[in-house]
Amino acid sequence: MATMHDVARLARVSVSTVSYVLTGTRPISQATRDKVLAAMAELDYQPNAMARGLASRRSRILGLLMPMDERGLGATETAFVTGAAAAASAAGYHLVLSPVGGGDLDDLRRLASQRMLDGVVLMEVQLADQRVTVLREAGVPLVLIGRTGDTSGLSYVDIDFEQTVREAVAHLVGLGHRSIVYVNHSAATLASGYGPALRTRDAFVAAMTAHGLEPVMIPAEDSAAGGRAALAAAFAQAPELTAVLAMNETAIFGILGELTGRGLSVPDDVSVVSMVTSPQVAELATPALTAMTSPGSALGRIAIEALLRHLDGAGDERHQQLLPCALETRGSTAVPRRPAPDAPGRPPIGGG
Amino acid sequence: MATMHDVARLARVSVSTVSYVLTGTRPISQATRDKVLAAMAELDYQPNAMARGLASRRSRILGLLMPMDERGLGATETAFVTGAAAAASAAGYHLVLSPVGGGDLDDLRRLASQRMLDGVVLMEVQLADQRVTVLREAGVPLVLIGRTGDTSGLSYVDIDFEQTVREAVAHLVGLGHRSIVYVNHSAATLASGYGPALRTRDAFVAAMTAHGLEPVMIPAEDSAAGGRAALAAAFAQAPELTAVLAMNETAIFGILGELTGRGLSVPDDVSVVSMVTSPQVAELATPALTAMTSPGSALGRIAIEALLRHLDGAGDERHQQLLPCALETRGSTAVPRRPAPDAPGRPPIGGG
DNA sequence: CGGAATCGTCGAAGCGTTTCGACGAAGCGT
DNA sequence: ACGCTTCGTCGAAACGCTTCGACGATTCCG
Repeated sequence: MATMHDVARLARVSVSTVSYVLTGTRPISQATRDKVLAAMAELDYQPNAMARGLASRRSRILGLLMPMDERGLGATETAFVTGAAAAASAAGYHLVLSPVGGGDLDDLRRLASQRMLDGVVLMEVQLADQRVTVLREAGVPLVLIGRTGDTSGLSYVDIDFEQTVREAVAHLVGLGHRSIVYVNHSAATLASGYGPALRTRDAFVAAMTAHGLEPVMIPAEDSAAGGRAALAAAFAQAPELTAVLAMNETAIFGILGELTGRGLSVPDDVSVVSMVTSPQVAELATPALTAMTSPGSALGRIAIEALLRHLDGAGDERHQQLLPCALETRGSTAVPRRPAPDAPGRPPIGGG
Repeated sequence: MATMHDVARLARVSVSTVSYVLTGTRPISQATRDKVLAAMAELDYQPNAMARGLASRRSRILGLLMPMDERGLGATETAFVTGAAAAASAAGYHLVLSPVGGGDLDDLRRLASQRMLDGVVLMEVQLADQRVTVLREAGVPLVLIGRTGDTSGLSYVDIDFEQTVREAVAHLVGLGHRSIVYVNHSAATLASGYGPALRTRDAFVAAMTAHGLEPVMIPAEDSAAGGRAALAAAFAQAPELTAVLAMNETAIFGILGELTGRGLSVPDDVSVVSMVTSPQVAELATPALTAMTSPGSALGRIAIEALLRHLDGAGDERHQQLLPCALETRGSTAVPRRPAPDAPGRPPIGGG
C-alpha cells in the first residue's frame, strides 16, 4: 500500500506538497499538481483514513443513528437513509449507519467520545430523547430527523404532521365523509413520547374540530392483529364510520383484512387513507392505498446538508424545517356509499 | 478531551504502561493497573479511535455492505443486521452499515483501500459479484451472507435453499397437493444471477420431480401487481393448481389479493407457503401465512464470528455453512378441497 | 548460590497524515 | 530599481496511540 511518502518521492516533491494537492489547502502550480497526480495514479495511492483523521481531527465520517427493531425498516425510513447516503457521498464524507437502539446509551457515549464521528443524524427521535443529551455532552454536532419536545438550540428536519393530517382529513371530508376514525400507533408508543404519534393525534383533533366533526382516535399495536382489533374498536365507538385514516403502516394490513372479513368493501363502504407512506407500500394493498406520501429521501438529504453546514460552518444558526407529505389518490378512497348520519339523504359529494 | 498522556501523568506511570493496561498486551501488576484505571475514571478518558487505528493498523470497524434499494429492508434482512451488530459489539468492534449499491464499485474500492475497515460482510450477494473481486484485490478480509457461483477460497454463510424448498414441497405434498406452482422473483432478477432465485428454482424442480410431479415456475415482478400477474399466469399454465409456493415477499400480497378477487379462499381453495420469511411478515396476511422462517439473526452472528476468526486468525481455513429455514405452519395451508387432477375422487389426505 | 528465564515498567520510535512557519522567487506599485 | 505582498514549496512538528527493545528486580532451577 503506497503512502504519501512514496508519492512524494516519485514526484520529486515534498510530502506536504502532496498533501496540499490533495486537500487544496494551499495553492499549487499546475505543473507540480500534474506531477503529483501522475505519481498518485501510478502508485494507485489512496490516503489512509486513520492517519488523515488523526492529523486533521476530522474523520470525514458521519453517523446515521437508526434504532432497528425486529420489524425491519419501512420503505419510508429506507428513503431517509438513501437520501442521506447520497448527500454525504457527494460531499466526500462516508455515512455509516449505526443500529444503536435506545438502550445502548453507553455504547453511544463511547462512540461519540472516541472522536470517530464528525457529526450524526438521529432518526426515530422521541419527544424526550436521551441520545440528544449524550451527544451534546460529547460535543458531537447533530441534526435530527424528527423532533424532541424542546427543540431550542437543535437542528432538525421533520415531517409537517399538522399539515399532512389537515390535508388527509380535508380529502376525506371533501369526498363527503363525516365519520372518520384515526388509527394511531399503540397506547404504549403514545405514552413513550413518540413524536409523530402525538403530533398527528393533536393535529387530527384540530382538523376534525375545524370541520365541526367529532374526532375519534383508536390506538393500535404495530401488527396486523393490532389493526384488526383497532377496527373492531372503531366500529364499537363509531358504528357509522365511513373512513379510516391510519398512521400505522403495519396495522393497516390488518385493518384491510378485517374490513374484508366483515364483508365491507374498500373504498365503497369504507375509505382508507394511509399516512406517511411510501408508494411501494401503498401499492401492496388491493386496492392500492390512497396515501400521504412521505418526502422520503429529501429528508435525509436535507439533514446531511444541514449537518455539513454545521461542520464547516462558522455560524451556529440552527436549521429547523418541516416538510409535508403529499396526497396521492389511489383506489382506497371514494365517495361514501352510506349516507352521512347527520345529513341523511343528502348528495354524497360536496360535504364539508 | 483527556489523552493517554494525561492519564499517565495523573497515575505517575509511563504512557506505554497505560496502553498495556488498556490492551492487555503485556502483564501489569495489580497495583499499577488500579492506579491507571482510577486515573482513567477520574479524567473520563476515552481512547481516540483514529490514533489507535493509525498506530495499530486495525480500525476495529467492521463493515456490513448492504445494497439498499427503495423497497426497504425486509424483516429478514434486518434480522441479519441486528444479529451481526450484536456479535460485533460483543467482540468490541463497531459495525457500520454501508449502503453501497452494486453500482458504486469505485466507492467500494475507495472505502476498502482507505484501511478504514478491518473486514466486511457482504449481503445480497450475486452469483457473479464484482464486489468480491474488488475487496479481494484490496486485501480486505470478507465473509458473505449468500454465495457467489464459485465459492472456492471464500467464507460464507447462507440459507440452505435446497433443503428449505424440499421441506416446503414435502409439506404441501403431504397435505395432498399435486399441482404446486412456484412463484419466483422476476425474470430480470433471475437473469442477473441472483443466487436465491436460481437455487430455489433448481431445488423446486428437483423436489417436484422427486415426488413425480410436474414443476411449474412463474417469475413475478417484486410488486403486488407482479404477484397478481403471476397468479394469472399460473392459472393459465396450470388451471388445476391447488397450492402456491412463493419466494417473493412483495408479490405474495398481490397473489393473495388476486386469489380473493377470483373468489378463491386461502387455504381451502388454494394453499400458500411463503419462503424465507420472517414471522412478522407472515402475520401481516389474513390468514397468517404458513412460511419457511429464515434463520434470521443467526446468519448475521455467524458471519461476524467467522470474520473475526479470520482477523485474529492464523489459519486461513474458510468457513462455509448452510442453514435451513424452518417450516412454521400457520393458517394458509390445508388439505386441498379440489381433487387432485390425476386421481379424481381419491381421498384428499395422504397423496405424495 | 550463580546464571537463566520471567515479570513489570520505561523511553523512544514509529503509524501516515495535516499544518505551521519559513523562505526564495515572482509580481506589484511607485 | 526598491521594498512589499503573494505564490509555491519545503522541512519539521504535531496528532494520540501501539509496540519494540531494554533493563532492573524477582523468581526458578540445578
